[in-house]
Amino acid sequence: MASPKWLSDAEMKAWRGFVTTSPDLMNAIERDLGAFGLDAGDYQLLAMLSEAPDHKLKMCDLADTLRLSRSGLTRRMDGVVKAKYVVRIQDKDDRRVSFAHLTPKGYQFLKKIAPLHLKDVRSRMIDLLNDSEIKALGSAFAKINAYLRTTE
Amino acid sequence: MASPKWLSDAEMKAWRGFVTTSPDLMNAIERDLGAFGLDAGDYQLLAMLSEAPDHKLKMCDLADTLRLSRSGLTRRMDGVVKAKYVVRIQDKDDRRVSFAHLTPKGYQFLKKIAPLHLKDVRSRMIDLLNDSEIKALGSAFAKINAYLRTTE
DNA sequence: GCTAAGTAGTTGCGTGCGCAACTATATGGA
DNA sequence: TCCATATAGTTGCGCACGCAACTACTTAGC
Repeated sequence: MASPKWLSDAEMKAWRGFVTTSPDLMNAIERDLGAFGLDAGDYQLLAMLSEAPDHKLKMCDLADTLRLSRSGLTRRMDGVVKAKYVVRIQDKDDRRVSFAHLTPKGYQFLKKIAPLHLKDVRSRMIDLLNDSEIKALGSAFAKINAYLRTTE
Repeated sequence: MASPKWLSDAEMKAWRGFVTTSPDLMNAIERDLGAFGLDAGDYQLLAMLSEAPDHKLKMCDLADTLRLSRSGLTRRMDGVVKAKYVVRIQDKDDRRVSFAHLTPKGYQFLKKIAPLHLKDVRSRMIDLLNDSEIKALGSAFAKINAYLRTTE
């Protein structure tokens, strides 16, 4: 196969910007969360549970949405369970499956943190961008995600 | 402080898309590189060196551009040095500093891999997007990066 | 010139993660 | 029914990373 077309200036700017800035941004947000005594992974876990019906999710579904391996989730759960933010519940029908269930304490904690986190997300990203950039980011990531799903 | 405005649909789509899709994209590109026998971090390291004047960079500058701590870079260097893609060179003037210097072998290897990597970057991201999305991504990350720099 | 402070790079240690192996349970043929 | 296969979750292990401590060297202040 012939070597593909090299990136144009604009394409290079988009790609390089993505590769270099997105880890910086995530690290910054992670540090912000750390100031509230919370790990970024734990925040995502609590947030996903809070949005789920009945505040609970199957472990494997949770692992998928959090982009974690099963073992990774097991270990993450250990932390939030120990902090009493989440409990493990065995399913009655299928005794292989466990649910992660957000506790009232976990929910209260998340509700306290969420607006602070939101403020950081706004100041570090959303409020810096105009409407067309916001829309473009949304559609760009939607397209990329769709393509990733087709190729597994 | 009052709780800030919650995210609009478009803002949420941009933020969630970024948070969930960008690690997926990076993982996919990383797997692509793995098929060529190369770690993503190693690729970035070689790429940065290949673009530097004289194919060499000070360790600390390289660490900054690669978003690595100094210790992280030390360990990464161990790998590529062992593979003979890079050599360490002591500076004559300031004997504290070392340079990472791309070897001919490393440069040849990178030249072989680069078009394959480029093809993956195009198919997984760039070619999926239209011109306005490309431009918006570039400007968005530039703004985010500029803000990150002001706040350290 | 000499000491204090700063800087470059390496090493010890702890952490979070994925992969592979394992246990326990469920399901789909013969 | 019974066994092969699949699935959910946990554990062992190794790896890459950051932080803190360390060594080596340079620079600034006196």
